[in-house]
Amino acid sequence: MKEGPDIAQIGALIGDPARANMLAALTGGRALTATELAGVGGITVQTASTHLAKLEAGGLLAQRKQGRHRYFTLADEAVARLIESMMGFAAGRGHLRHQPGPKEPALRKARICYDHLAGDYGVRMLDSLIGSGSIDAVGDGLALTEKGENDLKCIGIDVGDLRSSRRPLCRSCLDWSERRAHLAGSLGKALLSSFLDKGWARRTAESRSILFTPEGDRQFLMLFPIDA
Amino acid sequence: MKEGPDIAQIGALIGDPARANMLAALTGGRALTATELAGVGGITVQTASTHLAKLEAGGLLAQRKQGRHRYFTLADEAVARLIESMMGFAAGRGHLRHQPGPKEPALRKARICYDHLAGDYGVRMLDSLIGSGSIDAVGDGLALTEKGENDLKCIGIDVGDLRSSRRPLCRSCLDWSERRAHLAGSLGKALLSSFLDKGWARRTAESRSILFTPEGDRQFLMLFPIDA
DNA sequence: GCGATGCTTCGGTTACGATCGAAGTATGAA
DNA sequence: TTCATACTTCGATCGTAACCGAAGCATCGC
Repeated sequence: MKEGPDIAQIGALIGDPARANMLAALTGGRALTATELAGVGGITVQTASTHLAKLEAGGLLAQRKQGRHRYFTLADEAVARLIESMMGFAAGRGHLRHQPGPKEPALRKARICYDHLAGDYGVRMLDSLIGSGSIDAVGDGLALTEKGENDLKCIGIDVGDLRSSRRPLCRSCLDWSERRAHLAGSLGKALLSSFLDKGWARRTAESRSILFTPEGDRQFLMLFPIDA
Repeated sequence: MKEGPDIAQIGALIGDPARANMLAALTGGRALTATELAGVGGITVQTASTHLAKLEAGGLLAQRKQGRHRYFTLADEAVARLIESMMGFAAGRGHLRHQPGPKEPALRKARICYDHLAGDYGVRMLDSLIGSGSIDAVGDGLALTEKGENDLKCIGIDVGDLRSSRRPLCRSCLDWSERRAHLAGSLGKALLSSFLDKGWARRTAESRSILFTPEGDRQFLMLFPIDA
């Protein structure tokens, strides 16, 4: 009774805790070396090496050699979406590994999800964009309006450039901490990039969390208000 | 570096071939007994029993006792979506278990996906609904139009009833065989139900495929034309 | 050239989980 | 009551894969 694609293979790949941790870390979008990934997996480099080879053979990871380093990333956005959707699912089931460490609050406030903003701030941004009529939410999909295109131009984002890529402009991505949608797609990426470029926020070295400066925080909240 | 929900646990649950086969079979929407599931998993009932217990403990399955039988179903639609999305992902990676058995063509033509129509016919139906202006595709989301609501009433589907449920009306679901979207959500369910009620098609006993009668086939193709 | 660093491969150990036979429990049928 | 069916639990076996120490490559800096 074997029908359809082989789900067990990728399930097994994700099913190992060390590998799952590595994949989750790579959802941060940043390319990591084998040694760094061994750290997040809590294992030695030898073991990590075999895990990484398996993940690559399974099509989940891509690597690029640079000098004596090997940088690993998720193979493409589809992998990131799969991981995030599994996180969303797991969070809904209460399969949490409650580890209320100090980083948790920062993660919930703002973090990177592959290449766009997630967490409370990510959800707030999308809500605000929808509230102001910049984005239409139809069904479970998102579409940029003309007004939205103009507004974005004012803050230095040229949507025309983004459209030329094959990647969808707007995509909703389920946030595992907030359990609501935030904005992904090339527009989501562009927005986060602009915040970083402007110096409103910066990425942290070891975590997926994004730290806003006091000034950046102010600007962000002003730019994306929520009607109470 | 443990952050976020525990993805490894559900990955491991899906990662066993026997369990994956059972889950895939249950994506057919039909409740199956432990013995039947042992069959699809290719294992004895004892082994199946422990697998099923694990899946239930993990929140993926629900069971209901009926006499001396135990009927298992997926816990809810979220599980079905997770499985289907993993299938779509796996299909995209070429992780196919090529088993070109006789049932394959029937499965590709029309099959059930949790509770709605998938396969070539499922994709065709959505394409046709979009083409005729009954459904708006915005971004990656779907929305029923007024015209669509009227058209559906003509074939005996009252959208008002469907709206009352908390479940989304339209949802797009990636089809692993066609690699394109088909219609899920309560509307997708209602449409398939109506085909079955009308006697246009029937479900098969052992497989997920849906068999159209010659007359049903004619009616279906007429109702959902494709502009070439 | 040399040593240091980053990573992979090899070999051997270990532990976990998938598996099934056999026995035990529950429900239904006769 | 007795037997049959559907399923679970127990116990034991077995295979696989995760793991790490040690050794082997490759690349960099000097």
